[in-house]
Amino acid sequence: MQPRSPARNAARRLPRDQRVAAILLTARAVLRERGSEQFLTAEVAERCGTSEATIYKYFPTKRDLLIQIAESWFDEFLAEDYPARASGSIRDRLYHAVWWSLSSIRREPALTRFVLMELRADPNYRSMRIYQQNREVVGRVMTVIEDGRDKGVLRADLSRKLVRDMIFGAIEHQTWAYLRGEGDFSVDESAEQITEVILRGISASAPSSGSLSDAVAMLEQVTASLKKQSAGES
Amino acid sequence: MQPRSPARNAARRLPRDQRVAAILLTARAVLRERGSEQFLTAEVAERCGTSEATIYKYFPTKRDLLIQIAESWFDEFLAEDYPARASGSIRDRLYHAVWWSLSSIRREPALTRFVLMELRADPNYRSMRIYQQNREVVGRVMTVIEDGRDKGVLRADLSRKLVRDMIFGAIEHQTWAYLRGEGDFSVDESAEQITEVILRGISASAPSSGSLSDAVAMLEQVTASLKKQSAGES
Amino acid sequence: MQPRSPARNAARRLPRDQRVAAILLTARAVLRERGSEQFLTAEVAERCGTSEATIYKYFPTKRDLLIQIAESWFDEFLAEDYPARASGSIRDRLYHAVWWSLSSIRREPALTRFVLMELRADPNYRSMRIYQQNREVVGRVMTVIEDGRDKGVLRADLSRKLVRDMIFGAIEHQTWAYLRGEGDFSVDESAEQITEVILRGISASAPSSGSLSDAVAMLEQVTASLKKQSAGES
Amino acid sequence: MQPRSPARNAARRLPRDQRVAAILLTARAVLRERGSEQFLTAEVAERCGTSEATIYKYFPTKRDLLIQIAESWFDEFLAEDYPARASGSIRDRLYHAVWWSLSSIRREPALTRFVLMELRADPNYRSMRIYQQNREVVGRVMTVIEDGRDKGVLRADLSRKLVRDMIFGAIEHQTWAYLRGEGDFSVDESAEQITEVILRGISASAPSSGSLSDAVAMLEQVTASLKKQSAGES
DNA sequence: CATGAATGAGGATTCATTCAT
DNA sequence: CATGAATGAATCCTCATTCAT
Repeated sequence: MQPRSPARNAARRLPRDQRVAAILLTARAVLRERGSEQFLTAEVAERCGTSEATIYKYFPTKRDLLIQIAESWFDEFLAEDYPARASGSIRDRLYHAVWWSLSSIRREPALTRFVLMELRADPNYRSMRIYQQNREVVGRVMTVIEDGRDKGVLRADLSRKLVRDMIFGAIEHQTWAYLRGEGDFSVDESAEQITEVILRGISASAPSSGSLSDAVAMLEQVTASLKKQSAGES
Repeated sequence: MQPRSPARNAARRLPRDQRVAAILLTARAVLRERGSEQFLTAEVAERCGTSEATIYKYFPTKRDLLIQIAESWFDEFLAEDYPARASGSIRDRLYHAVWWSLSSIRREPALTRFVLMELRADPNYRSMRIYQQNREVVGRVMTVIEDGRDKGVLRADLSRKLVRDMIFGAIEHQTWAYLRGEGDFSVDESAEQITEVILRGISASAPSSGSLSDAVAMLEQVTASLKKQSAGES
Repeated sequence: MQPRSPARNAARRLPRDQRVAAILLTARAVLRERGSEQFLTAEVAERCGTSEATIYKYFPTKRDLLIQIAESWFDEFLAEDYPARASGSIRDRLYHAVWWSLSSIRREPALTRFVLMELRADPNYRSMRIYQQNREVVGRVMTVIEDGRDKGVLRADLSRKLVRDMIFGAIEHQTWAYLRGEGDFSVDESAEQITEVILRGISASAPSSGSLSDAVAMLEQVTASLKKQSAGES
Repeated sequence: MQPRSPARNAARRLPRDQRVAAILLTARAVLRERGSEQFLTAEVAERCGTSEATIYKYFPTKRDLLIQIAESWFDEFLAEDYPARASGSIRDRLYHAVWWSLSSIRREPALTRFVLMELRADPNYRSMRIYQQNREVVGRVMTVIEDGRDKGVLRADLSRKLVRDMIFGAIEHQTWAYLRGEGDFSVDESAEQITEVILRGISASAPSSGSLSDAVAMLEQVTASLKKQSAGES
């Protein structure tokens, strides 16, 4: 009997795309705040100002919604400018790629965790779009490593997988800690240090000038003199 | 009226400790196989040959049970002989500590995952026994790092936290992949490579010939000659 | 702004009758394939290329739509030529009527099932058009029976209802089995056998004591006397 | 705080078997009154004085419950004394078997309908216990037919399947009509008439020689002569 | 005439937890 | 000590139907 205010109606009736976007946005927030396990369609509906039925009109399944949240987010930050430098020192390029991964992930730690810890376990993960998206992210870092190997600047005697696990293990470990509220961290600094450890390790022997080659050069000198010395003695 | 066989009774009526142990053991298997999300008290009861009510007699809450599972497991492997070498090269000691963490975790990836990804997020985590237990594990590795720093063998310009995150990030990343069934990995090799990267990084050693072994070979010669020399001088 | 192709428009905007017909046709297919329980208005709309709202424009209720599907189908096959033979032997006419029912029903077993098992249970069934239509179908068979009775060729000591139930019970039973995919059946043969059993039963021979044989005996006597009589007269 | 009356408690806590029986009984009533489609677990729970959860404790699925209702009912009446007479005339034995089927089915038309129209359509029907139970029922009738054939008392030129379909088609048709409230019927009479039609058909004559056409031919002759005669008399 | 958008009212199933015996 | 019985409170998902445009 009582006609609803047009304003209310205007808010209620949205074109498909906007509604989908609105749901996705709200759902992303819910996923961020609750995690996938406590993610309730009812809460999304309420916070979104719609009914659960409407959500199910656009997303066949709760899981599908979750996946699309992740995908849309990956879409977003994969679409951001990523000035993939093909030139510059390996160190610069690696730092840059690590920095970018770290900062992307840090922006949505909960979503990332969902993708990396739950979706990745899905039997169908490999056939999801998110799989390709994730490959893209990892690829940006690994391309640098690959290049370095090709140029002989990086060692090729360590398994790529291990190197990858160390870099992303570190990135994720940092992020989860942040997610757990164990304190913030500086993306710059973290990327810097990860790069450093990956490239140079933490041994103190690294000589002032920089690379290992210096040390080797010294060693060669020492060895040579010792040889001479011992030759003269005999 | 019909007396049950004593054997049956014996199995049914257990002293508190044995019952608790039995439940814990079964529950651990369930947690391992199902993960904490699919962990059902009903399944534990059934596989354990008791009733859910009995479980609730000893464990006030499903969560408490889960926590105790984790704690009892940590107890177990923390109790194992860990020949914490205070001597030996930093490399050896670090390798040893990493190897030990990796192999412990790999033995029960699902339990570890539960501890590291779920319990760690609990607001009360810091006041749980498992927190101390986990610190102990991490400590075994970090002690080596600390020592190295003290002796000036390791760089002190990188944040301890970062180093810790890289080591355990790598360890966990490896383990999760294994847990997801993405293929097994060699604990030895993995520990070796993690140690290597952490200590030396992945920059090419730049010795003309190439591999690090060359440098090592040279070093050995030098060392040997020097020993002879000093022996001769005395 | 962008004008749609006229063809598209033509397809979209249909005169009432055509739209109704289109919906009815599609809906019939859906009813056939899914059964009334799995009959979804959404599927009809989609397969029909319209919206559910349009369907509700023409059919106040899902049930109304279902009813009209049934009615339109009955209309169709009741409109087919049915050469109701008023002459010929009762056997021929009965066979013919049974054959016709059987083949009509077999053409749309799912629709028939809906009518006979679900609509028939509706409290308002008797006031539906489909009720009259169904009576027509049954009537075509029962007319033959009635005729046979009138002519004294068929026994009148068995309840009409029972005879009707046997004939249509057999027809429907055959059809449901077919609908369940329990194998096809020959309409010809089935009609033949139903006719046979209805008319003659399955006894191998008319027993002496039985009533029929008495009648036959009498008939033979009568015939004989008449023959004599007529022979004597000529 | 307020202790519940023991009476209430006594009613609430039942041994497993009794609870299962109670649920089954209530559920049977609900199935009878509502049909399987409107069968709500909630209604069963309420009328049974328990919760839905309790029902699901004993019956894994709504469908399982439905199936068990049917099975337990079949069990019941298959357990009743069925004096399967191996002697006596075929007519007596057939009448007896038909009568028994008819009266069993008539006692629970809704349940029967569920079994015969819905379960029978289930892909797994053949592997259900109810399938065997139903075979038993049908078998009791078909055994008589088979016997009659063996003894040469019944024709063997008609397909068994057809005969079966006619008998049970008739039985079911009668029963559905009754279920729809189209009026009661006398089991005795119905069984009598079904037996009669099946055995002897509805033709008014069955001449010793064989086919009905002979009798018809004679009748036509008689009729013709009489017509002539009456014409000649006028 | 046509429909995109929206939803109310379910409805089956799950599971940790309680408690009388 | 042990447990059989019971359930409250969710939670995902469905679908016929309405209505503003």
